[in-house]
Amino acid sequence: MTEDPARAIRATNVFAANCPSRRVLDHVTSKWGVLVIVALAQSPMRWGALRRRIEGVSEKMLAQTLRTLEADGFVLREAQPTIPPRVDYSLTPLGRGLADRLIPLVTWVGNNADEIVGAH
Amino acid sequence: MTEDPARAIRATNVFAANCPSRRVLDHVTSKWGVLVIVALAQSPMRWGALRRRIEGVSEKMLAQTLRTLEADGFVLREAQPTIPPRVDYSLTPLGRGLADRLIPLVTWVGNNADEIVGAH
DNA sequence: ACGGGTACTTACTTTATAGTGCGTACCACC
DNA sequence: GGTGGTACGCACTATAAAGTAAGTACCCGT
Repeated sequence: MTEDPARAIRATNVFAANCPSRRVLDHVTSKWGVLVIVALAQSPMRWGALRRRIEGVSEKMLAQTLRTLEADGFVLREAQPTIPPRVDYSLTPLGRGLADRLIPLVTWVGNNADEIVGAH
Repeated sequence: MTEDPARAIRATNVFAANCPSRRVLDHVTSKWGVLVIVALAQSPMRWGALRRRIEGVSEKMLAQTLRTLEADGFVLREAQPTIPPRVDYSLTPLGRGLADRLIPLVTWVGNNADEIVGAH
């Protein structure tokens, strides 16, 4: 599991148009996808908690994002057949691997956002 | 410049709707933005080289992405007033900081893309 | 005089993404 | 028996992003 940048990037070429990594990258870096992954990295959450945590997300977008991330194998969905319904979301091991790379990025953006926006 | 995930994320809240980090995150994780940053991290490049490197990008999208990244202070644009025109693009120190967080992510996606797509 | 190279811009069209509002199922509580 | 809570699905509309195609400017070599 070596991750030397130069070598690894050459191994599966993200720059190639038809490389599957392109599609995955789009899912991973989608507007709400990033926030969902980071939120679930902090702790597993129910639907409603996610909705409240991620300000501004509509129900439709949250559902859609969760379905995509579940299909990609990043998120685990566990529905309890109780009334009222209760659905728990958490990260899979794969999702945790992704979160490990996403959190430094989001953290960095958070720390530097003021400087960046101020540049305009 | 501590980067303990839990603390740092709480410091500037990406989950807040009106936080400037939201806009920056959108630029940073845009479809072509990621590829431009990673490409320039490997070496500074001219317009034409970038266009050839990043397969599938249209001239319009490349120009637009570069303008956004330049405005955000990630990319430096140096135009030589020669004929034919020659424009060199490179990362600023800020851009290099971003690339340091982006490359592990892209590398990881590249290494795991097959597994992820295979999951469907 | 014509074609080629470079780095774009602009106008137009298509596609993707996102928002809005309404419906559903079931039960518990008042 | 009406209201509220949970976790959605669906249809429709609006907006934003992206693709397509063509045009521009300048000079150089043939």
